[in-house]
Amino acid sequence: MFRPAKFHSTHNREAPPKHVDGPQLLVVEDEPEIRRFLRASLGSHGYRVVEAESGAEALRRSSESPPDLVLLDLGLPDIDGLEVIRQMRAWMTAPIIVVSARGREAEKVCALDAGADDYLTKPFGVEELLARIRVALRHAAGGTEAGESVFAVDGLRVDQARRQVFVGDKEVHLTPIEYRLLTTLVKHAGKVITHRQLLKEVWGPGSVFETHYLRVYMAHLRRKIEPEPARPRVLLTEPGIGYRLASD
Amino acid sequence: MFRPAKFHSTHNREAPPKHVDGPQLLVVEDEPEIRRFLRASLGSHGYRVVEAESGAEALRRSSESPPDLVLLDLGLPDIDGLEVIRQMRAWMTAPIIVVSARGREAEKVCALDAGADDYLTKPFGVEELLARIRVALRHAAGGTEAGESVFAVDGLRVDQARRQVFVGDKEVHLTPIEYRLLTTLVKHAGKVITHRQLLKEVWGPGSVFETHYLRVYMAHLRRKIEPEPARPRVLLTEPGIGYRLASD
DNA sequence: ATCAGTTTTAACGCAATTTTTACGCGCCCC
DNA sequence: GGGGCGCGTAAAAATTGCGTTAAAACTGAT
Repeated sequence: MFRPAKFHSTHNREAPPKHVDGPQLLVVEDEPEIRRFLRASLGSHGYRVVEAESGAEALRRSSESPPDLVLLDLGLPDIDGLEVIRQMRAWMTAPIIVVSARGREAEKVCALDAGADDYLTKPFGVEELLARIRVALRHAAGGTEAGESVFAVDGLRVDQARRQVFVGDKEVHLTPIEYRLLTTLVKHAGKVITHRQLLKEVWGPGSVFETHYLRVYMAHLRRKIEPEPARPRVLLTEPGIGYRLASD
Repeated sequence: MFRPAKFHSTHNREAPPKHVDGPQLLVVEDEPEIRRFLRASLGSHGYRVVEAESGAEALRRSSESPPDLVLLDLGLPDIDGLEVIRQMRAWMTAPIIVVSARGREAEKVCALDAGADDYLTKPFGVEELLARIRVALRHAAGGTEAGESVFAVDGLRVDQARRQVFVGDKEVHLTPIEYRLLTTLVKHAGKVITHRQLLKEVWGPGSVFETHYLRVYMAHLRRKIEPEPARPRVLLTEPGIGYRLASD
């Protein structure tokens, strides 16, 4: 199979990936054939593959552009594999999957205790490798705070993941209903929400006609959130219709 | 709650360590010899071992007292192992390590994709099993950091690796439930955890409505941890929602 | 069987929240 | 000018949820 050396995008001719910028994998492996094999298998499954053929290069590459996962062969020419794990763990939290020809149990234990997340003995099946990569990435995704769902306007900040609301840099405490009312407005920020809609989403469909709830709770919110509750800048009234949250 | 006579006291006979306070492992395995072997190996390393010899029993046991980790043999007499994984994953986040005699690659892939975190093929070495258990528990503790997973705020220090809790520089003793409640809060430090979520993770999915458990145990924890239990600085109440552990 | 440590259950006073009620203001239209 | 009407504000009343304590039931070890 002809492959111009200067192209690192090797998967143009093979099964084209769906996500061109999927997770980035750093493959650390000194044997060229295995490297090429991995490059092809992983690339065709949508992973971006970065390669390194020595421990030193692995450390350099990983600090240049932090990978989402490391596939590490322990039998490297220069540095001991365990040392590579330790060095990476010193600053990196991405999962490390060790791939090794030697299957000695003591070695597995050392690698795992040094900070590796999995250990695969050659020869292994590609499907298994892919499955274990999925597991590792699943862990990593769960561990880090994935969705930053913070809304901010004009001194108001709503952090939905933490369920916290700040005005300026002071936290303000909201009761359950106050919070739900505010987040409902945030969800449709900039757009008008009718009384009916708000009541249905916050109090439930049984209270669609209790419009006075809205008045008293909007007053509560404005007192806690607006710098000058009498002249609302964020929680706006649309007379006869409903309310609207200002957005930048 | 009925309890068949034959389960009366299967594991009282051997008397492993005196203070068995470590993480609770659920061992699901139908062959008695392997079960005894695992019980001995794991028990002598400080793990509390709970056993189940069928899929149904495994699901029951795990929802009665949620384990910190599950060791699951796929070849069970009643339910398919994959189904057990799926059922557990429906509510549980604790790691699941599959241990199986059959090493077919497709089976590994299915198990891992169904939600298992690792897959070990028999026969395996105890040391490797122990190492993989450590890896899984390290993940569950939150940080992927190789270093100690210790959490600290405001005079409170929680060392999950050693299962020790300090206030100032004095260690405080926590009962199993108190400790589990605290570590669950630690795992989501800074974020609000709902009553449901806490009850599910600490008492199991059968107790999601027993919110009074939370009140009495939060009182216990505060008395042991807060300098001034009446004015909590670390264990915060989010009225109507749940609780939150202060971070930073 | 007994005992200490732990978990579950029950009860009660208090605090926070929600709901209800009341009143004042500006506006438009008769 | 007066009477609805929609809106904002305030405060009382009702409800719910929370913290606390103590006793009862349970568990595992001696």
